Amino acid sequence: MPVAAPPGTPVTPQRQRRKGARPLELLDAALDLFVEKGFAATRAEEVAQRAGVSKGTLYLYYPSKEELFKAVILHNLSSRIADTAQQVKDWREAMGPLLESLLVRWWQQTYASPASGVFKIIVAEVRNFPDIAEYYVRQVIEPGSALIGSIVAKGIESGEFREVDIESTVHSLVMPMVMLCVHKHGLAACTPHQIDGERFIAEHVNLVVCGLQHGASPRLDATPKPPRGRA
Amino acid sequence: MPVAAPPGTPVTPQRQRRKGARPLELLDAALDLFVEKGFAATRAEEVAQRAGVSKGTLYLYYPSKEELFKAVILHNLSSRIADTAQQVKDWREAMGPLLESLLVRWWQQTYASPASGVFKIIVAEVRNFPDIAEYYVRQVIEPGSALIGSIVAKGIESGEFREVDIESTVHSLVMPMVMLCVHKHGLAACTPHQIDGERFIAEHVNLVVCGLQHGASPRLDATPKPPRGRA
Amino acid sequence: MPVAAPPGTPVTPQRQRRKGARPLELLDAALDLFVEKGFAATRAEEVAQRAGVSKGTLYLYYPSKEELFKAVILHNLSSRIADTAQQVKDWREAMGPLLESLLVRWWQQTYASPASGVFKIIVAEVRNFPDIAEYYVRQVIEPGSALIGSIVAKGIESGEFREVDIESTVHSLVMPMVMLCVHKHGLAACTPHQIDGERFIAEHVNLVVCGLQHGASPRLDATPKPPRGRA
Amino acid sequence: MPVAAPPGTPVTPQRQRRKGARPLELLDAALDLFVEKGFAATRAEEVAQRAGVSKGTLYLYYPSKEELFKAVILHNLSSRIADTAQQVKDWREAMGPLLESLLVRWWQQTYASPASGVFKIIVAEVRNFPDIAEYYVRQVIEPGSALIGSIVAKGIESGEFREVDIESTVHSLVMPMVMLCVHKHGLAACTPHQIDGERFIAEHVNLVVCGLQHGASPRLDATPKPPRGRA
DNA sequence: AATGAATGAGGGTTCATTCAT
DNA sequence: AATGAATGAACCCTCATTCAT
Repeated sequence: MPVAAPPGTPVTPQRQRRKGARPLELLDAALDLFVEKGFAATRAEEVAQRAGVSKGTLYLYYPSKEELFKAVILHNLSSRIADTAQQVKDWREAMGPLLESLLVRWWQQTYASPASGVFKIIVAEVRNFPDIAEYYVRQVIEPGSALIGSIVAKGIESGEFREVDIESTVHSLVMPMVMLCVHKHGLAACTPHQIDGERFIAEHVNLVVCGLQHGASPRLDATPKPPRGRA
Repeated sequence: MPVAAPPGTPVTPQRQRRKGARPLELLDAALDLFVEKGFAATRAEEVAQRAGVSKGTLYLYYPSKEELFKAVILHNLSSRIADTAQQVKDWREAMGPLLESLLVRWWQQTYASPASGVFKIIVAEVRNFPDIAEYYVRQVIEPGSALIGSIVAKGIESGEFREVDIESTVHSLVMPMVMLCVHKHGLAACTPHQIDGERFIAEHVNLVVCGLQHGASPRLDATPKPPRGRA
Repeated sequence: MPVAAPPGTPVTPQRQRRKGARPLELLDAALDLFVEKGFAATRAEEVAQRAGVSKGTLYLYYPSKEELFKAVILHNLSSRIADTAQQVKDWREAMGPLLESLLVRWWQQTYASPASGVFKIIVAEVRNFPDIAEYYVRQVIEPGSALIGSIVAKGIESGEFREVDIESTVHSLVMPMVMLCVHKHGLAACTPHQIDGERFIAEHVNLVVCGLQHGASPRLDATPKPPRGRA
Repeated sequence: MPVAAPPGTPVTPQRQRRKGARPLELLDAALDLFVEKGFAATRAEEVAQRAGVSKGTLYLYYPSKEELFKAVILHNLSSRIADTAQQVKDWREAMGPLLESLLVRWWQQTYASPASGVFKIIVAEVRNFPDIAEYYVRQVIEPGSALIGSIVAKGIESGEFREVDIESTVHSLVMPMVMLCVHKHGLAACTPHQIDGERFIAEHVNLVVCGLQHGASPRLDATPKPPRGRA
């Protein structure tokens, strides 16, 4: 099909337009496929096809499937944590609404975008790519936890929140969100059994923030007794 | 498992003893490896080796790698939900402690066992095995949600809990637990960045159950305004 | 299943009965399967199963699949050629009827029996078993051809037959018979398109014997001209 | 076929030139090997090697060994029967010479070419490939028999031939030819015991056509009595 | 003598990667 | 820069053969 153009013929606009975009198109195609099928089960040629190029072209931009994989993750983990940290520092009002606002908005943006898929990828593949693990912890988990944790800490300091364990609380807040991203690209993708994410997250954050308030009776014993027989 | 016998030990009992145990040993080995590396990246021979047998023996018990995979998942998904449901029915006291007790104990048992790995497997591989998805929804998610949901519903009926959304609350309670299982076999396995699961879950369940109590001030608006600029 | 009988218990009659028959039962089963599927595509275990024994037992009697194969062929090629040769020597009447009688009877006996399958096996497998080829030529083809050839020669000598080429005539007589055996275990086994072997052979032998008679006009030129254009 | 190029020869034209020829080269290599060793005993890599390519390349053109096999048979079964049928229709002279001419020429062409091997393949493998059987019956046997049969029928109508059974006569004519093809790729390939095919076929056809003539005395009884004792 | 669990070499097939065009 | 034919290492699976029972 591709006929050799006579020398001097101007490059077709399509090709021109795409030139710079190629690497990103490959990244997008790869993200979709790695999320859907996993790294090992995704063939390099599939990625190329979905990006509309040939197998060889893929290797023009990425030296190996593994490098492509790392590029996909890194590209989709660019975080706006630093920005947000500044805003938090300047906030002078109650921490509860700030928490709710921050988390719900972060989640809304993330969940809708294809980048939500990286959480599934990371869950599925980190153990085969330890350097990805390190990068992810350093660049995402640690600053993110520090950010949320600092809000909770301020709330406790100011007397707005009960004296809960900060790390646990951060996890309580964040884990369902990440899990929902993971779920979106896992079970939710192959069963009609859906979750109303929008509502769930609002409810969840509210529930947890409520649990942080003084009004709620804190538990009486850390390890509750079993109802009766073995649970 | 197979400990080298001291020199001079007669070799006889091996084969007999093994005969019945082989399928389960293979299942265990396969679970470990599928959790660690994913289905596609695990070689059938590795599974056999880890179970202490040769490649061919694996195929004596499972007709293909894929059937082995399904057997692994199904075997580790046998849940004790039915047992628990009966205990719940008989419970006459407050729902809060019941919830805490049930969830914490379920999680303690699950998290510690290798079966916790199936959650990671399911997250990573369901989309390549839609029939597994269906089975998981039908046999695990639906009955599990119904069970927890019924407790929350009773708590609301009896006036013990606020009138929260039941489905969301179930997810709020359960997702961090599942996520912790997933985390254990994902990031946690390749980074020193650890979570104290024991404490976290106790705190988490307590936090959410607190959030269910009437004392906690319910949120004033469903979609909280952002602090300032974009989050 | 096989429970160890108490010492002194008489062997069960079934086992007794079979004892000596085992090797032959295996040979029969193997013949069927080699004919049906070919040597390479037949599994040793299938042979054992069809003979009603286990895989291991097969190797008790034949040291390898290849030896079993050779045994099958040799066992089914036992020829009565020597006997027949004597009868021919004593025959004093016309050769035509002798030919017809001999061939038709040989064919009737051979075609009906499972031994007809060896022709198919030999056709299909000789090139992988050159020693089989040598044996077959020496034990079957050469004496058989000599036998039939001697009858034709006598017929020519006595003036009963035209002076045809003896070797060619032998082939003309025999090949359709062998081909019919091959056909029976090849095409005929997997299509409704049947041949009435009984009648065909009678007609064929008669046709050829007729062709040997002086009455028939011998051909005028050895290489006949084509009808018109290229055939 | 691929001759080593003299040193210094540019390597360029290879790939281009090959592109189109590959499938046929593979088909030829496969024919040789399937004829020689049988389908099951031929390794895919051998076929590739004989065609001068690597194992992977084979799978570029044929999706599996079995598909390659079918392609080999179908490719070599394209017959010129239709052409010949027209020539027969126009023939106005005696049927005997037409028969001789047609058969001898068909056989000369077929026997010499590698395509003669398909008869051996079909004999050896049809039972494992029933759809090949059906195709072979429909495309080769039926039209071929119809063609030869029509000539015999005309000969009988015109009084040139005796009133023989048409189907049997067709088989008598054709079977030795097919058998000779089978023989060429079977026994003849691994023993010095050769047949002079050229002469044999000429003799055979003449013998049978002679047998069709009125001059020859038809047989007196269909099932001739045995000479003496058992044959 | 008989069994069938176990083995591991062998062969079909896939796919990441290369490279001539 | 782009292609896709070609390669061959790697992997799934089969099956002839062995051997403890």
